[in-house]
Amino acid sequence: MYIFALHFIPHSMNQTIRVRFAPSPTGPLHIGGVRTALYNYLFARKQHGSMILRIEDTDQARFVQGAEQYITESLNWCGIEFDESPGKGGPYGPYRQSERRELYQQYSDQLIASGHAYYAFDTPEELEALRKEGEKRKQPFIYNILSRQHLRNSLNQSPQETQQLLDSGYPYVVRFRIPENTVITMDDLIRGKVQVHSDTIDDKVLFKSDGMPTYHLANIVDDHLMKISHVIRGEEWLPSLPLHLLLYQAFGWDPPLFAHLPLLLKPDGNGKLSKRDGDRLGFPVFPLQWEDPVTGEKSSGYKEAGYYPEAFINMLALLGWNPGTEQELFDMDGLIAAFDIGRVGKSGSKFDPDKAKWFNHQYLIRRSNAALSDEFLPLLRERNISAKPEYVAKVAGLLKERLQFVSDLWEEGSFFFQAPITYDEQVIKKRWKADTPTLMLDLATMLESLEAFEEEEIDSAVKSWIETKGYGMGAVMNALRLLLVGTSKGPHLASIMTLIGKAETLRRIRFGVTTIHT
RNA sequence: GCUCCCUUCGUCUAGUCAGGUCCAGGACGCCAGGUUUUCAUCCUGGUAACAGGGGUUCGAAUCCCCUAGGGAGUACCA
Repeated sequence: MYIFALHFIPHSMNQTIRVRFAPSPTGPLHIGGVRTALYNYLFARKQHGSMILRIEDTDQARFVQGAEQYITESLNWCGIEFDESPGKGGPYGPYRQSERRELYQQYSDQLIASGHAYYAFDTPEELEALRKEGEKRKQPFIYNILSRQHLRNSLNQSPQETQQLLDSGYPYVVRFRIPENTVITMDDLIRGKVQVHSDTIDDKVLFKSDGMPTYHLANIVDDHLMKISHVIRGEEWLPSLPLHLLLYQAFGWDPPLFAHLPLLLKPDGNGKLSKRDGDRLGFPVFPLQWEDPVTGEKSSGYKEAGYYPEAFINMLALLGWNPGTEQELFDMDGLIAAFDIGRVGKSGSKFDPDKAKWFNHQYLIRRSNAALSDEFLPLLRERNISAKPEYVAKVAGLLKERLQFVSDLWEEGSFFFQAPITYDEQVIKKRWKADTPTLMLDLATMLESLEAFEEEEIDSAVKSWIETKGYGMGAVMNALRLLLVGTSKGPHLASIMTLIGKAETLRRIRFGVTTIHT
């Protein structure tokens, strides 16, 4: 038997680059979606093209209140900007499919007129029964050349019969008529050549009985009308590519170029990353915190967890793409300059929470002390602690190397703001000897006599004091640290004393000596 | 079940298109040592991978075939 062949050979279009991110407002956007938006954005900017946001809300049943706003706010937080969007408008609007609904009917009609589509009157129940039966027989039920002659559709009816049903208001859908016995050859920017036999694909519904187009129709019509040059989307769409290409052909339109991005996988086990995984595994899957409007269930977000958007984006960009060099740190401009869709990998990537934290650390240590201070001040205020920004900046400068998030500043340096009240038992056991109290009191007296209470002076004074007295460095310093910090951690003691000041230093020593008992 | 996609250290990946310079490089993590008055940082070192099997070739992570595993799709959802 002869098999027809259909080649969709991508032609180098000398047109302007236009890409779109087209989410469905059925809930919050997770990091996989953000990455898709990001790659679209990087591609558009790199090529000096346009980035469009289109809301695909053709499914009325799955509409979620607040989801569209969430999407906009998330992308905004990430620094992903649109040239055309529902909010901003643009020459090809409206950018919400629900506002374009009148548009789609004519295209559906056009396809029926040209014989590329037909009316189908099968009920959802009938189809479900057929699918179930197919499953039982281990033979897939496909609505196409193999079965359509036995089903209730205009292909098997006289025009009068069809018209009568239509006139009577009988519910119908419009289905695309997949050409039979044809090998469809497609080209993907990431995957290369992909082939599929037309008899394995469904006569997909283009127009639903509720009067709305399905994704497939609306998507193709809008991409064409909006002059989209490249469709960059998730791999879950790859199986629909033949249908989409066939649709372009049926309309007589030039298709855009396609790139199907690999999926983001669960960090543990297998499968595509899903909304539940984040809080189950202790890391966010959403850019921003999301509260379900119906159930009230909250899911954590990167922003609230303390991530910088730059770090989040950097981490996401490298999940599935790499520049081919060993550079890992990129700001948005750097990403735009380095991005190449051809260097996107083919296999799915597991998200690594540890690496995400490392990225944040990298951005944090590069931040100015003043900025860190601004970010930490509100957290101090929450604890009813007021401090001078200059002081907080100095603390931040001293501690930033050991932080992953600004909020770690409290854990690492609360003693800069609050004298210890309790002391680490382990350290007491190890460092607090019988003669330590006297020793510490002597040290306090020496410190009190210092003229200039500055880091260098303190450091040399303490060192020479220890030397002349013949004490062990470790014994003195660790005990002193216990008194000032409450445990055995923190930066150089001279730095701590300089920052908290002479009076506070002496106070802590004298208070601790009377408080610590072994 | 069927269709399509994928497969290099635990993870992200370089290298695969143009076979040799790869007994496979980097990063995160982990481990050890060094520095340090503590902890952290930092520095140095280490750990650890071409899914398996056939072929082609003087030579294969790279090309071909098969097997296995994983993923996606299979809705009047997107």
